[in-house]
Amino acid sequence: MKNHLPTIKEIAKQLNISISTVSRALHDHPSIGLRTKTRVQELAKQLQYEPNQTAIFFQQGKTFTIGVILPELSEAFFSSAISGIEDAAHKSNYTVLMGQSHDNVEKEKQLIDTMKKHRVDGLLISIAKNTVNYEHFEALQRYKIPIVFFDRIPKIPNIHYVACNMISGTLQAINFLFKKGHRIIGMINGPEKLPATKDRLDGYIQAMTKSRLKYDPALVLNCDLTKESVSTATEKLLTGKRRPTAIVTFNDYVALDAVQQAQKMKLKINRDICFVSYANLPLSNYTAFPPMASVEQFPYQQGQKATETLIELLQQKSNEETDTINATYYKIILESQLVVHNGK
Amino acid sequence: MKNHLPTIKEIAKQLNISISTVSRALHDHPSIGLRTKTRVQELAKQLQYEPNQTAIFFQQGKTFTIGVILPELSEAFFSSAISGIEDAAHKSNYTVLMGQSHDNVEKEKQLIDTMKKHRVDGLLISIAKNTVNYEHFEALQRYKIPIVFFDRIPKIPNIHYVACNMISGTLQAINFLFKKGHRIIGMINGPEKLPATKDRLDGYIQAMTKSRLKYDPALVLNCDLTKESVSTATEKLLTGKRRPTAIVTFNDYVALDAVQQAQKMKLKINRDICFVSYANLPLSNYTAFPPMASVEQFPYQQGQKATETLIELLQQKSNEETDTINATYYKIILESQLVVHNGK
DNA sequence: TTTAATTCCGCAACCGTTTGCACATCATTA
DNA sequence: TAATGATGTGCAAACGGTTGCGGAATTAAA
Repeated sequence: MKNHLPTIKEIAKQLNISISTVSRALHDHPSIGLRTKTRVQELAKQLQYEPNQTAIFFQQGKTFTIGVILPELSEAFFSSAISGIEDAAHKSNYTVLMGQSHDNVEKEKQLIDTMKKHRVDGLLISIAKNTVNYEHFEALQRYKIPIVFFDRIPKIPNIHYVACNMISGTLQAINFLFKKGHRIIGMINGPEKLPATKDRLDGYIQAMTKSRLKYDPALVLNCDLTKESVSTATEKLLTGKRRPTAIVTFNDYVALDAVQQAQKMKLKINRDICFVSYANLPLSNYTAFPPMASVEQFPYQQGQKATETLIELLQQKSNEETDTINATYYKIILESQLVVHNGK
Repeated sequence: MKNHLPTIKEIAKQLNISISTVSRALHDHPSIGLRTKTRVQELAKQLQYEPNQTAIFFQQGKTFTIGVILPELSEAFFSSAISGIEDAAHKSNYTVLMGQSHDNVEKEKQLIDTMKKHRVDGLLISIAKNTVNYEHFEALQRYKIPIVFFDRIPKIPNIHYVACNMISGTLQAINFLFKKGHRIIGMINGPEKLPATKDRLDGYIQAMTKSRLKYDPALVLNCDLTKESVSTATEKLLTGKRRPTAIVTFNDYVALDAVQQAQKMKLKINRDICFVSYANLPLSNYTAFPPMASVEQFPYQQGQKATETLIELLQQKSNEETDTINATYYKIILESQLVVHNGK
């Protein structure tokens, strides 16, 4: 008594018709008569028949699964993003195979390998902060697995990506501070290799020059996002020749650590020193000194958009009878928005 | 030029041997001669052959995938838990198919359906906060997909689960407060239907009676975890006949909202009113008034343990030639631990 | 009544891999 | 020389479903 699950074969046998007829009947194929169609469908329901997806995946060479590789789910940005991804994927009947790189390049490679093995239809990636080598991505070309990058984008040409306009976000942030009267504005930026870091810097430079403030490189420091490096950078800025009255930080986590460092130095937050940052985490509502404002990057929407883009690519691919490699790459930039926190 | 990926069939053809020989050679099967074995393996490497997993999944009736359904990844507890799950799964060469229920029962059902369709080998579930009907879980029996529940456990018999000992955690919490001199201790508990709520209550009652404080039901209120219900409960407690000097809250998020409400009522935190809670979120470090102590529930370890348990079940299943239904159910309880925050 | 058109259904190949079994080859032993 | 044993390979079925094509059965038209 194997008690195994019902298959079309069994339905066929019980009804004394062929397997192919059953298959077609279940798909409402026009060439099947109404009588047999209903007979099949009723028996199927009665037996609680459900097609074996693994067989279908195999047969169709398609898994209806998209892989997601991102650095760290405990960061609010990514957990929001994945909600957007999930929702968009499910809407088109895709499921999500997930993996965290924990910002570790080796792990990232492994994950890509697993995803490849599992024959995901497509991949959504936000790269680890110190990924500089991109061969492991290119290996996927062979398998024709399209990739859409989001948020953390590698700097290579000919890729699809979805990101947030950090330049304009930075402009907004600096303008906000300028209007509040700040003239010496520092920046604690992210890891040097991250394109996001460069964008913020570009925005910073643009904004400063536009406001006729001179760009002073001494006011911009990088950090690697660890608490220690943030503390170091903060201290350096606040003890420098030109002490800034406001600091723009790479993200809210950096802001929180910087605030702690500033407090350690007996500075009064929002009087001696103000912070503006990126991300707009929900936890900001609960912290003692949230940044005055944050550049919202709409992670949910980014995830959603990236997923929609990927699915579009997948559909293009299946429509492409002829191998017309239409080499248009999606480069989607969502606008960011400065959110001023309702501090007094 | 189909340019499709290499298969064992091609290797076989090029080497003029049979498919089965190739397959066995690649698996180091003892009955294949050394000569052919190396010939095959070398050609495989040269062609960058990789087995088509979808075919293997199909053939073996096994996907090496475990499904995870949890309420909300943006909650730190769950994002930690999933890291534990992922790590444990990868260690045994399983991958993770993930879905969030967002505490919505309908969504939970859908997810189970998707997981079932994808033929995950097993399932890890933390149920939605208002799931009261458990039929959708039982439907999986038919597919012989084992489930291990974690953290949020349905109250039905004959299930596997991993959870944290909330009773002892609550005992620790109340004892801590008692030693600090508190005698009137309130509790803002969770949704009534959640077993976790009952555990906390049981612990509360035990601790109060052990400390020879009378159990006063008026001091224990439930909430549904929304900000509003927390505010209401907090207000009610703090304006009641016997105003507590300390409140134990269902988790850190509840604590944060309760703190805000207390502040609104012009009470001074840690003087007029103290909070102790569960979870020990990292954000506690940054908040203005973190709870004095939190009951750490070790989400990473819970996830890890749940995964290991599930994988063990899967291996049992495959070893079970004879259908000896050994009806032992894993009920694993991890100890919790009170963590006192380094407030002054 | 014969022919043509239409409707409905089955045969069989295919997707890539694993594996039980039979078989061929060669060396060893009686 | 024949029987036995080891060693190395191949055949073919199986996993569950989809689909192109051919053809039987029925109906409509000539």
